[in-house]
Order: sequence, then C-alpha cells, then structure tokens
Amino acid sequence: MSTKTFYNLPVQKQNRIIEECFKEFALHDYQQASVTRIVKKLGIAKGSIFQYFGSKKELYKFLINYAGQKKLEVSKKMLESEIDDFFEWYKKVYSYGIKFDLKYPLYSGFLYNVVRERNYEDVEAFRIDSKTQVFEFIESVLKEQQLKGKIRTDISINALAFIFYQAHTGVFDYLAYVHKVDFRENIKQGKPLFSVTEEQINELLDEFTSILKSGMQKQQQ
Amino acid sequence: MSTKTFYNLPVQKQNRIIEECFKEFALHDYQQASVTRIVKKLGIAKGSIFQYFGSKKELYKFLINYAGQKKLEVSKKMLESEIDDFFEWYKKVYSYGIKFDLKYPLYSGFLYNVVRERNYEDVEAFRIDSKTQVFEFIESVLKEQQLKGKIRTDISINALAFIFYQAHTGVFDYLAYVHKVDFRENIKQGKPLFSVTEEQINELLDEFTSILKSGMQKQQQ
DNA sequence: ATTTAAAATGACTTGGTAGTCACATTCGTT
DNA sequence: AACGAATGTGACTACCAAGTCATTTTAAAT
Repeated sequence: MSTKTFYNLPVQKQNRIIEECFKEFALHDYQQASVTRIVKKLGIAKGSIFQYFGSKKELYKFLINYAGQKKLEVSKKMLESEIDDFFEWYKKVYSYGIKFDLKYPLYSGFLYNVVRERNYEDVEAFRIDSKTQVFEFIESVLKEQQLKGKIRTDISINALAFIFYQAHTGVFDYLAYVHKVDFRENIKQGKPLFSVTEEQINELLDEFTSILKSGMQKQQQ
Repeated sequence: MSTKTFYNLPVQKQNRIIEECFKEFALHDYQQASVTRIVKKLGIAKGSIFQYFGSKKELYKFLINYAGQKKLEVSKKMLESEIDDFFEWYKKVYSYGIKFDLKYPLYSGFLYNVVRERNYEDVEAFRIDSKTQVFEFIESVLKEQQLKGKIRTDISINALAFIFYQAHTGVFDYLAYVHKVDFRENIKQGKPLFSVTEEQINELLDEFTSILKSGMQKQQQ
C-alpha cells in the first residue's frame, strides 16, 4: 500500500489526520484503538483513511516510523557524540528522552504504548524489532565501556543491558508514580505528558545513576 | 454476584473451568480474552459461566484473587521471616517467585499479564491496587534496612523501590530474552513458562544482586 | 464547456464480542 | 412417583469493529 494519495493532501490536513491518529493510538492499545472513532472525530469518510494507509496495521506501522523519525531527529547528535564519561553520557540520554517528551508529548505517549504493546498476532513483531535494536545499542555501548575498563568485568553485559533497558522504559512510569501524573488525561487535553522542572529531572537522574554506578549498599568507613 | 453456584459444582469441574479461564487470560489481555472462546473449549453453555461469575470483569477479579492466593501460599513463610542479610533475602524473594512459576505456570503467566494490563476503562484499577501494595511493601523493607544502616542514606527510597519493582516484574522478560523462551507457546502446550536450571537462576540472581549492591563501576585498585 | 482522472463518501458486509432469558434438564426431598 | 428448586442451555439481542466498493464529488486538463 502506498501513501501517495495521503501525501497529495494539503499539509495541514495531513497533520490534522496524523495528530488524531496519534491521539487515538496514544490513548488506546492497538486492538482498542478504533479507526471508526478516528474518522468520526476528523469528520472524514471511513474509506478515506483506508485509501491513505491501506489498513489499520499499516497505519500503525506508519505512525511508528513517523514518531521514530522524530525521536531520531531529536537524539541524533547526542547518539553520535563520543562517550567521555559514561555516566554523564547516560544522564544525557535520559534527559534527551525527556526533552523529546516535552517537545512531542503525543508521539512520546504513542511510543510509550508501542513499547508496551502485547498484541501478539498483529503487531508484536514490530515491537520486538525495536526492542532488540535499542537493546543491542545499549549492549554495544556497555561492551565498549567495559573494554575501556570503566565497568566491572565480573557481571554479564546482558544483565546490565537489561537493567538499563528496563530503567529506560520505566522512567516514565516512575515519574507518573512519584508525581501522580495521569498520562491519558494529559493526552486527552492535549497537554504535555507531565510537567516536571529541569531540577526535578536532574535530581532523578542523579539518583538513578548513582545507584547503578556505586550500588545501594552503605560503604564501610 | 455470588459464586455460590460455581462452588456447588464438583471440584473437578470447577478446576477444569478455572484452568481454561486462566489459559485464556494468560494467552490474551483482558479485552482480547473471550468468554465465548472459553465456553466453546469447555463445551459448556455460555449462560453457565455468567451464572457462575456474573460478568467477564468479575471473572477476571476472581482469577486475580485466586492466583494471588496461591502466590501468597507459596511465599508466605518467606515474607514473614526475619531479614538477616538483605541481599540474601532479596535473592530468596526472587527464587520464590521463580518457584511459584515452576509450580503454577498458568497462574504465573496469568499474573504476568495482569501486571502489564493497561485496559484503563475496565480493569486498570485492580492492577494499580496490586502494584501499590507490592511497591509499598518493598518501600517498607528498604526503609527498615536503611534505618539499620545497610543502605545508603543519600538516595531516595522511592527511586530504589522503583528499581526493585521494575527488576521484580522484569525478571521474566529477562529470562525470556536470554533463553529465547516463548511464554505463550508454553502456555498453549501446558508446559512450564520456562525451563531453567537452579544454577542458571542462581547465576542470574547473583548478577542482579551484585549490580544493585555494589554498582556496575569498576573499583579503583 | 467537456472530458477524464483522482479523491471522497458512507451504506453495507462480515465477523467478532458480552450478556440475556425463556425453556429444558437434572437433582434432592417429600 | 411427583413436586419444586437449582442448574444447564444456546439462540438471541445489541453493539462495535475493520474493511469494501459503487457511486458521487472535486479538480485538472483539454
């Protein structure tokens, strides 16, 4: 299915449609998201959206690529930069993630859902793909750091990468929990997913980094 | 809705029904799980299941309580025991979780789904409840350990509790990832969720614990 | 103004769901 | 055996979903 017809649309209409789709898929998982509801809200015919994207599944893929592209744009420079101090770099990765959320709350909310999507029959495969990519990237960075002697050699990179991955996907849950934020409500109202100050973010990052760096155990004096 | 009629059934039939329900809800999330499919597989009338449990939602709640009860049974002694060495205790908590899985793979697989359920309108509330309970338990243990001087005082218990919670719910994902296990396939075939040796489990626990205990940073010699 | 191609439309099909309820069957008690 | 209560049944309702497609509308080209 080509999205030729869609791209012939006036850019403004394209954006309206995209926004509404993101909203629907940010508020519901794949299965519960309804194309019928999207077209009703947009006031366009049902046939149109299928003309533009072919099927619900292809629409979903389109949105993943679209949001992924935006995310890449924001974090590209950061990902390419040399890693001097690993933990400082790691903090930066986080804060970029949070900046992306502040800039594109809808895409961020959508990706939050994608990562947690568990609809095996239909779309689990895309999710696994993107997970593997992120995972392997983390692994490669950690291996490099281990070679440089920055990381203990008696723990498996696998386990470590997993902790990082978990922390990475879990940071939003943590913020939601601590600051009692209701993502869905904010998405509904077109607000940013959460409102935290730069300070609060840094505090959080310092804590997480410190735990991972030196452990939680009280040092003997 | 009372489950009186259900409990009047021969125990064997009760168990058959419960097993099939767990299977359905372990293989699908709340929304995609189908009562129609359950009754078809059981070869009983649709009306019966509604007579037993009232509604899909109440059936779901019943299953949560049922599996939760079983889990409690397995881990009760462990949870009540004095915490001598925290990290050893923590390892025990994990291994009990894994033992529960080996003993009751179906319930374990079901609870895996419950924790990840994101169907806000219907059942998210139960999930939040159980999450808060686990979370607060972890927090209380950590606070106690901090008072005993076993844990650094310069990191927030909140953040730490979150890492533990994440690790707790994530350990199955990790095992699935590392050992390339397909939970769903195993559930379908009535097998345990995964087959790992005691050794492999201990290795894993040692790694995770070690990272959390002393951090990932290479110590200066 | 006419022709033609592209785009928009929404009633319709197909297939799924949870839940209902009038009726049939079974079971325990007198 | 007869009665009455408890239990089992499955066709049925009401609903909503994705996707289709003959028809209409719009826009562009001649």
